[in-house]
Amino acid sequence: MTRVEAREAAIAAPRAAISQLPLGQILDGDCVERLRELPTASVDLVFADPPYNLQLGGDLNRPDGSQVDAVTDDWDKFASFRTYDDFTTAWLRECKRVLKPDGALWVIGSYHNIYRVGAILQDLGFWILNDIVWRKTNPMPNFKGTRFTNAHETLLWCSQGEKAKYHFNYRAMKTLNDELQMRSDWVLPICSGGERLKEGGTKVHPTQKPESLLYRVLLATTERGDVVLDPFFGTGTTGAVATRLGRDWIGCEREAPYRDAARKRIAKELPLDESALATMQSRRDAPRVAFGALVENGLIPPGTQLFDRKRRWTAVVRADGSLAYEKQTGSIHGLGKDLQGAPSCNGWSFWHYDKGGEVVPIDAARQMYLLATED
Amino acid sequence: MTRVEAREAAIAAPRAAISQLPLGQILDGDCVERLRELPTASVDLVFADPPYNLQLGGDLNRPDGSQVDAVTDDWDKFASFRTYDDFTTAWLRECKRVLKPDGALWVIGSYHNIYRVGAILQDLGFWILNDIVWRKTNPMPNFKGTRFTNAHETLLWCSQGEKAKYHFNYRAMKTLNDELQMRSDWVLPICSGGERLKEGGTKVHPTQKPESLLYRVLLATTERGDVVLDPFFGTGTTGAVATRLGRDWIGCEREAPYRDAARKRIAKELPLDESALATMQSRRDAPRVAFGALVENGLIPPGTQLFDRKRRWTAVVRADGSLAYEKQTGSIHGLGKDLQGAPSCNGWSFWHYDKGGEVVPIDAARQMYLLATED
DNA sequence: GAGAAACCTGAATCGCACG
DNA sequence: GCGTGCGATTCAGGTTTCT
Repeated sequence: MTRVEAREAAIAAPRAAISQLPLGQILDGDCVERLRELPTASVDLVFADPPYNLQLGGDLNRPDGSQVDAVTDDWDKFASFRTYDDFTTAWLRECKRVLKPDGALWVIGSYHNIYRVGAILQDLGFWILNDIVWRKTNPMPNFKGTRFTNAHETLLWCSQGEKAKYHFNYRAMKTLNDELQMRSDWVLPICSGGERLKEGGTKVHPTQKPESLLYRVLLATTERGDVVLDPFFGTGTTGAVATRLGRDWIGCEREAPYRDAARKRIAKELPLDESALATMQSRRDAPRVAFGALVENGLIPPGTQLFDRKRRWTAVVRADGSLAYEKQTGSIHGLGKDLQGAPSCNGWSFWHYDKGGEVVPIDAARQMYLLATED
Repeated sequence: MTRVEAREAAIAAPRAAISQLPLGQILDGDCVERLRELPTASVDLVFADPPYNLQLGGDLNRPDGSQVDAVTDDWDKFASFRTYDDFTTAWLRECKRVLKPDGALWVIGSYHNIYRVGAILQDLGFWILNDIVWRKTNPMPNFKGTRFTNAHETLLWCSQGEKAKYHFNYRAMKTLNDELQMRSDWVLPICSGGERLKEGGTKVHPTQKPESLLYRVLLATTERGDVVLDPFFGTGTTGAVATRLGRDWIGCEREAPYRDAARKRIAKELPLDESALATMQSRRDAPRVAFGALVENGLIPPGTQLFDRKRRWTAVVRADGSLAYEKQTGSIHGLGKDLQGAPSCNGWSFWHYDKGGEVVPIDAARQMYLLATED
């Protein structure tokens, strides 16, 4: 069963395992405490937008809830980095426990905190897959002209470890980016206009993230039915986009006004249609077809001549689906590899045949076979 | 006396203090040991391009079967994060000592190492002023389709501490960026073509940085006569650009072949003219270079055809400095934006023209204009 | 000789199921 | 846990070769 099939089965079947999870709920209180109550290896993705820094305000508390003092001298500065590091270590450690072995973590931050977060998550065993730069189209200018305009934020995307599996919807990202590989720099506007939640004319949350950012994150690294955990839920951008994309979610948020705003907001969200949610699937996830099946089936009968694009070699198809070129024989992949002296070869794109006067890769026959045999 | 005046006085006067410095020399050996021999508080800027600790696995082949020439040098191998952190702490600590109180530090890295470097330099008391993203126009793709294309590197710019002074040529940056504040994301190509040092067809150094990157760093954060220290000198990009811009430099490099290549390279560099360097000073009254000025000047006469790099659109320059493409008209920025359907467009780099058979961005004409019109 | 096409390469943490 | 074998996978820019 491929991962995609497993996920589809999980969607259809009664969810015994995840039924214990508080899906679609915003947990109240300190996120480290709330995370401790969640089962180990139970969520597919964590998206975290933690407090950015100690210097910027009194919204940072120590893990025990006490307030961090304002910092002035060097000793306090060290102490405050230490405090921030302790806090970061605590919530990252719980996230790592709650994540499935093939789950992934996203964290967003700015230069104030992201270097501390990055070093700590590496120390905890997370493996950085990419750092992503969110390049803002409309950043706040530097009014005093003292530095470069701070025009980006950074996201870290990590697996559970160096050897851990993870999920990446390569084809969906490439399709989204006009058939070029999606790069590590994403150009997106900040959250403003109608999307920005306001209460009596003032913004509800100081750092509300744009939905487009979460959209790309969730589309790239989750499947339908996956469970997304956001330990710093705020006004629920993660929950809103997850709902729209047919993903389940769990949030943690200490502040009641944020929770209220998030609940109201998410209540308005409807999942997209079945058809709209379908994404370009990777060829890696497509069912495998043995070349021999095409031979048996008569799509490429024994005796057919196959050749590479430049017609350097012409091989003959044998009854068992193997190829023969002079004294050499092998599978479509193996013979292609040997003839080229290459480290590997995809026979489906390497070998061609004459299909009514037109030269096409044998992959075309595979596609026809797939269309004919799909249920 | 302003800082600039003080520096100019220092240039004119016998340099008692800095005469002890090995200016224009490449020190041989371990950079931490060599840095220990330099006087405290003696250099204005450190630019450091340390080993990235890439931790690469086996061989990597492109889809066409060719092999990627990876960074396998011993100098990039570290036993563990701990070892790398110790190394990083040692060289950063010496750099901090050698830097003047109002000096600044730049470090470049990738996600493999930059989070460790960033956390350590904060722990040492450095104060991050900006993190800068170098967005590569031509990065290496992700050949296996397993992640996002790793299309950027990160630079950290730091002062000696939270309250420390530092130097920033705000006007020069704004002028260079078409009268918009220079942002924290810099779009520059990688080092290739004629700029890339080669010996017998193979590259001399696996990670040579583009001169445009150092040009911007030095222009933004140093003045003429400043001393720039590069503890990982490599093939001397820092020394070459510093020489051109009339800055002094000191390098450290362990590998003899890199030192030799750097000496040869820098020997060819000449400082720019007095007058050319003068334009790079901060000038409150720096005139905006309107595209129209180039038109009336004759550098790009009315009727000239401008096109984007891929020649998807060809527009005509009108007498007032606006562009016309079919029925659409606008400024170089506005029309470029509209045609691409993009949120913004830097017309200076988007539009090209034929300059005696060579296709160059119109920004080249702006540079010529700046040289020609300075006083 | 000019234009087109092929070729080469860059700081890269680059697969996965099955036996 | 590890070896084996199927078979998926690239963008921009500069340089060389071919027509």
